[in-house]
Amino acid sequence: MAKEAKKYWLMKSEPNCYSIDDLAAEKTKTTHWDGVRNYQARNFMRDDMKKGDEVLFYHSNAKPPGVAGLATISKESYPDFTAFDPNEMHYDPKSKQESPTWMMVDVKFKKKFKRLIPLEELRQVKSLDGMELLRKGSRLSIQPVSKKHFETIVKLASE
DNA sequence: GCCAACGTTGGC
DNA sequence: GCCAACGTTGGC
Repeated sequence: MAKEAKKYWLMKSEPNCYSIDDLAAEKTKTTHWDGVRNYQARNFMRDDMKKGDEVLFYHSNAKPPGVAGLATISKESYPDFTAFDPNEMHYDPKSKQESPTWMMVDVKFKKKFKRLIPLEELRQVKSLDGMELLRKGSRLSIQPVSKKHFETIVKLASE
């Protein structure tokens, strides 16, 4: 069996809820990405995310919004247990222990960019044309990123 | 299966 | 705080 090529992702988080600094401050530098309640985003986590895949950590609903740094997938999908707990904000009674509706992955901190790359700046970059994040009305909280787009953004961050 | 009403996301 | 663009829900 040939080893699958590494894939690239963008994951959104609201920094006033959970920022890249919060991730870096975790004892294990790792968190479980709970609370995703969108089927498309879940399918990406469940079907396509593999350990070792690289992640752009994006700050949404921030001033300014933008890519804050890098992370990696450290554990492949497993049931999002926060969906089972009525006290949890993202509790979903439809999700059953024996057939969980919602899944999550573990994400590990890799690096924080020296500067946040604002969404507005990304919009100016010609070679990022077609990126899901830049599509008008794009709301998907987990989205695949092409290798080319991923590398372009990493390069921007190192300048 | 259609679609209106409603809720959420997230940039501005 | 506004609102456009979605996704979900539920009546029919």
